[in-house]
Amino acid sequence: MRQSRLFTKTRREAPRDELAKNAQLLIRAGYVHKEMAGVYSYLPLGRRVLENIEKVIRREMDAISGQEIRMATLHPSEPWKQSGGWDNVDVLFKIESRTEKEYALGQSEEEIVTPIAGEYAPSYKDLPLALYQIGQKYRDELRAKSGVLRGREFTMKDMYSFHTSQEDFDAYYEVVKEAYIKIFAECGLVAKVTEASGGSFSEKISYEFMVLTDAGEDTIVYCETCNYCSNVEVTNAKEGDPCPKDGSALKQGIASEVGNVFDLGQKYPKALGFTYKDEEGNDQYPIMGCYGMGITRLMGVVVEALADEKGIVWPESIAPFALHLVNAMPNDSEAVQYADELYDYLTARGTAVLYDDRDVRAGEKFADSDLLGIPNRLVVGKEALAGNSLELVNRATGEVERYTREELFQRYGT
RNA sequence: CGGGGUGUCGUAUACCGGUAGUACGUCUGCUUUGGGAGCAGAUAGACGGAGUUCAAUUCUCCGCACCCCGACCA
Repeated sequence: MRQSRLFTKTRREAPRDELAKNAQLLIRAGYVHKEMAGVYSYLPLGRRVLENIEKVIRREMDAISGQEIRMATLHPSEPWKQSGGWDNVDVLFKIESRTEKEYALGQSEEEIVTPIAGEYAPSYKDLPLALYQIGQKYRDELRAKSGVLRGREFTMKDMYSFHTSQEDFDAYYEVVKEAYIKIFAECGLVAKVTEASGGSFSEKISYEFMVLTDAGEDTIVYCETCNYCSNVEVTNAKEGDPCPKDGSALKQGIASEVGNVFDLGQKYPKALGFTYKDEEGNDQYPIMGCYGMGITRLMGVVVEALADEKGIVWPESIAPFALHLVNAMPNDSEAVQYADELYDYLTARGTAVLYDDRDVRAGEKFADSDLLGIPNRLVVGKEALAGNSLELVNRATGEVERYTREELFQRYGT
């Protein structure tokens, strides 16, 4: 993409009504546009990041036998009344049509997915079954906060699994956990798995995937020598207390929940009438689990966790572009031709390149480049023209490598 | 939902009970061109309503919006 045609522009200053680092940087760099408290639109750059996160998630969910579907977000009220959610889920947005028919906006999809699964899984032979989707969620939060981290509309991956036994569910939970850890690692984050309360959602314990960041809204204690980690809401432990697993002193920190898993038991199958026939021909309710992962929140947490004083720093896997090609001499026709050729060559071979071909000074381009956070910056300048030496700057480390055009084509051209 | 705060050109800010100023942006022209250029000119603004007052962007009240703390958090 030629930056001269990118309709969003960077801003020197953050809007005064955003204090959260993620919102400040995402708005300054033109990734998102705020609509109202807790609701953002995603512009070309932001949309590309979301799409890349989704790609990583799809790959891992597909690898553990998840089948992707796309459920309605405008929900009938009936299943919500059957499950009890209509009166008990306080974040549920309820709407009434002009003919006074009642609807809900999806804030989670148990009420929708359970009847769907039930329709197509009448036999124990159809189980286990895992269905997931990536889509918008709506929650009537009393207070939206922290930029994209807690909104009233957001994008989430939600998966639901159905099993014939608790053992089968427990085993699948472990599989999902590994997939989650992999996804977060690919996004440049270290996620800790904590025990937490199930809230009003489930009587049973739940698991949360937490990333340490001051922008979070949970306090966790964790052990640095083993993998023990817990939300303080269930342990009452604090900094320095002995780890229950290996006895070493616990650390305490603020973290953001980027994923969770709930053991739902048979609540929804019972409420919504999902039974299957077992080997003896008897009706049984499946064990159900759900697995959430906030995609827009994940994007915000990556910004919070990896950004530096100059701007955003994306990991390669989810960056909006792989390369930021910057022509530092836009008024030199030789440089323009050289950069144009690089851009054409690289894009023709599938490299995602943002090409700063704008007629502005180099300093402004570099400042913008730092703010945008594309992992590698390729600079066309005097050296490139004179000695066929291109500067490749790593955004995260600042390290500079020099490539000839031929070497660069080898690295990116295949 | 309780508490606190803030609303001024597109953005960030200043001042003020009496003519709203600056910077960035945008537009025009000239110069400049590897770390957010310079000069000249132009563009564009007081959240809404009520009240006090000769006069309100400024003071008061109500509403709305946004931010922060708390509560809440499928």
